Amino acid sequence: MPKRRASPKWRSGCPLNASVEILGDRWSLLIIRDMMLRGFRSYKEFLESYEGIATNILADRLQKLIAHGIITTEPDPSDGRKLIYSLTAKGIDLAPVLTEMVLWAAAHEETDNRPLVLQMQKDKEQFLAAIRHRWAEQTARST
Amino acid sequence: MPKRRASPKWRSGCPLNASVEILGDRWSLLIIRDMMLRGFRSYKEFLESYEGIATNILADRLQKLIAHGIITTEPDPSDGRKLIYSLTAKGIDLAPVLTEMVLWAAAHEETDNRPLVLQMQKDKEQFLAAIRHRWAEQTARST
DNA sequence: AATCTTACTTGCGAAATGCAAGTGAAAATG
DNA sequence: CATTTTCACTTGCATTTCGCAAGTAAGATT
Repeated sequence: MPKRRASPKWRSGCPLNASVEILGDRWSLLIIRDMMLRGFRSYKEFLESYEGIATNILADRLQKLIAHGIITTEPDPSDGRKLIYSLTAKGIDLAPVLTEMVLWAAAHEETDNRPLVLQMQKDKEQFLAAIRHRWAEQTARST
Repeated sequence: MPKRRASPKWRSGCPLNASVEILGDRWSLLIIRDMMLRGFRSYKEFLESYEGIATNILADRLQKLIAHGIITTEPDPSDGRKLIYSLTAKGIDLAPVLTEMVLWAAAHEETDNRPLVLQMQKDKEQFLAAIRHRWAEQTARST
């Protein structure tokens, strides 16, 4: 495994600042959501997701997520044009962050996807366990 | 209370998307951190915080946080030039989001402020309870 | 062989960011 | 009580990022 200690110089040592520098934009967490909750694994799927990310922005965000060790790629054995994007352990560890952000918005804004929210509210820990379980299965399969 | 249904048109109805549209930039959550964890309440304090936000960006973010109902202002009775910024209930409800972002970065990046992180890890719920308690006290006092 | 998909890249105008230098009102100072 | 500071911002301007439209190259399909 390559060590990445190139220019990870944060504006400050505060852990929240690190998170914000890595994830603080309007798209990165949505890509992670699509992978974590909807099982998206290809460029085309991300491109066609609800919010309509521009193709150059998508390419840029994917590169940054790879650089930060949040996702990885592997060639699709069944189609040489495709790449399969997967969440790393570091990436799946963002599940609690996503969950809290969903719960906050659901509580304070008018949003959709009630079933998801109710599931999170009913038993947060088992919801997170289910996400981690699905990820572990997929990861085991692809190794 | 004024109704705010002016242009809250999100890119999608997904609650995560709403959160990302409100909080997805490099500064908003740091301002909230300063208020929630460090007790900052004035413009000058935010300006002089670790990461060095530019004054025009700070003014812009404060306006947006007010517009989203996350913070409020009141004049300082002891100094006519000052405004006192406070978190609303909606703002203090971001505590779990901040906490998870701190824990994630602390687990996966090299960051400082170990004491804070250890406290969060040791008992997350009581940490959150303490934050809410401090907020309730301050809010009661200023009303 | 021709066409279609997939995962991008390129160009370019518009918007956001960052820095430095104001501004105006209120408070502190001599 | 005139002058200087402090405070909470604005304004200007150069740089960076964003977003849309239009390519492009390699692999798959027909």
